[in-house]
Amino acid sequence: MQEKIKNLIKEALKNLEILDIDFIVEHPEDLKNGDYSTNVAMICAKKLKTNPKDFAEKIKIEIDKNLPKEIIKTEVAGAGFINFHLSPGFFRGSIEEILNNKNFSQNNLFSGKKIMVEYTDPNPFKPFHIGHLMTNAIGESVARILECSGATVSRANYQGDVGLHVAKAIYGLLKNKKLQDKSGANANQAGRIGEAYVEGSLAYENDEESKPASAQGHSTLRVSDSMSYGEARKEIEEINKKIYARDDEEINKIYDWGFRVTMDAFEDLYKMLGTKFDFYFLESQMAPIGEGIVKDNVNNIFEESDDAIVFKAGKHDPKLHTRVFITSLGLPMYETKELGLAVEKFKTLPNMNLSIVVTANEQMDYMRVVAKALSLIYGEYTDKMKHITHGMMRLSTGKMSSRKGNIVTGESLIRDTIDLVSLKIKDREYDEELKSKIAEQVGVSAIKYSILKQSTGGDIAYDFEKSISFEGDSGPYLQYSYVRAKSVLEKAMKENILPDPHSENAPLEIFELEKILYRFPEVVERSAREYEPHYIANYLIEIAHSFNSFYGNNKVVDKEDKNSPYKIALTFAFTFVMKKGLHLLGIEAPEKM
RNA sequence: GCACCCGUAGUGAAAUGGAUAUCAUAUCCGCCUUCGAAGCGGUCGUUGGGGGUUCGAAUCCCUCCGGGUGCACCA
Repeated sequence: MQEKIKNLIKEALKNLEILDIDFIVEHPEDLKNGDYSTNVAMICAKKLKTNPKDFAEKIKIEIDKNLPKEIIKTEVAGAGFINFHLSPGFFRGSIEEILNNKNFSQNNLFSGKKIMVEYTDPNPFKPFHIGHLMTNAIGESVARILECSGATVSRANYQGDVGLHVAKAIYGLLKNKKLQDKSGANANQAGRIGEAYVEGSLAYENDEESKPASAQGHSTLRVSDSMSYGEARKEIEEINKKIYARDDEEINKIYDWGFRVTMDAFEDLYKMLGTKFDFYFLESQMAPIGEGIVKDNVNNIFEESDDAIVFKAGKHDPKLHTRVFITSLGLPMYETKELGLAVEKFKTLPNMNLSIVVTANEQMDYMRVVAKALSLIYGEYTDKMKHITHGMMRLSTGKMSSRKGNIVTGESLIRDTIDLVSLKIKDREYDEELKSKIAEQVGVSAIKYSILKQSTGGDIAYDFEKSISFEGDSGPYLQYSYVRAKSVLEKAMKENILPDPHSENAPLEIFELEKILYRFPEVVERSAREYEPHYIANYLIEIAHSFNSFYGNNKVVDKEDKNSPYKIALTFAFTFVMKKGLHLLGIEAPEKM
């Protein structure tokens, strides 16, 4: 429809012998101003230095000459907008389209494209915190939106299976054998390993604070020097070496158990969150690949400095800074592994068109540097990399740090939210199995929606008391509207009234719901174009509100009402769009709640 | 210090350079003998300060103030 209107305007301009005008066609915020609106007259008037309102009238006359049947009238309003009002026939046709066209929601923005989306990235031996929950919710939703836009999407997860964090956790496990308890579910065991990690990190940091004063503040301090003080530090670094070397029986056993248990616990969470990964990349495997790339390009792109191998990105772009890729001890840094990962992805998925990585904002600058290095070495990848960053969960107590243990784990947040839902539905007459399924669906939706309702870049204020809402602008509100509509449809079936979208059965009044349901595919396309799920979230709130309002003012199922079959068809259309929209957010639509 | 991001009702957010800045929450007032009140209707209240560009600025530019993040051997 939007295209149709654009062409209509272009045709009118041609008749007026005006060329090369950039204008937009959009939905006015207020439905009073029509279904579509254009600023074309204001743009032209500026160029021709004439009065915009008069000029709008002139264009309107041209447009009206060949008005298609979907447009019932046009009008000039405001500062010179031309508004288009769609006909009842169009709206009724759109309801029929929603019911009959299985591909209604789709667009072809990415058709034929192979895309990999990397997201979540929790590290084994460390807790899965709410930051990971955020990355997961956004990544999964973006993946689904791209799929709906024609892409073939692979989901990837990148995990740090080696490094100091593992050594810290194992240190904690060795010091406090109780934490090696292998009873209970994966989540319980993983929880204890998380505690061990916190213990290990604290021991490590306390040692750092007890450094001799003479050593503090020396910027030239080498890692090797730090080995000389602090028992815990020393031990942890010993453990770290043994993990790499795999030459210690006891540590190997703990490592293998801890790796499996934490990874399995993550897997349980992914299942609950509705994510299934196609590829897992491990940091230990990316390290040699990255090292190879760096070493092949020393003196070319990378250079030696203070015994380390660095990349002076500032030489290529003044906004970027220098970063170490290989330490003075010859160990590969995160940047090097990231470089290896980027290249490995293109090998894993040949002919990939786009490689997307979702992380928190803090990684933006590192990733820019890595991307710069990558594009200097592999120019062909430059336009195929996309980094999506999101804000963090702001806690009233300050920044969360898994090292300090002042975090809300993703697992505990999900559990607490589900408990809250369980409490709410405990008196419903459903069997226990259904109740726990509903609690899970609604709980996860509350969390995911609170993340996806706002634009991706911003932080989310996280308040223990009232962060997760079940009312108003919330996931459960969407689900509730869906369930309510389903229940109406069930009643219609019992009373044997069949849906019928044809206009002859429709009431004269056009409901607001009809005026916005047809916009769904446009919203999905915009979400895909901008990699922004929140447009869909906001849109779903709009249609849910419209439906609830329609529901409140109309009796849908009514044998006496000849319009009832049409209203039932409209309710059907609402459930179709809502279910699909929830799916795109990674949220399930329950049948009952 | 340098770079990047951000500042919208009491609170949390939305807005493709467009029309009377939109939602939710909190407050207050109504509505369950019509199909699910996790709902509906009403009430209250907003673009950090100052310049500039524009027919038109929350949005673009400059500046000041305030916050966040990142800047050499962690990931």
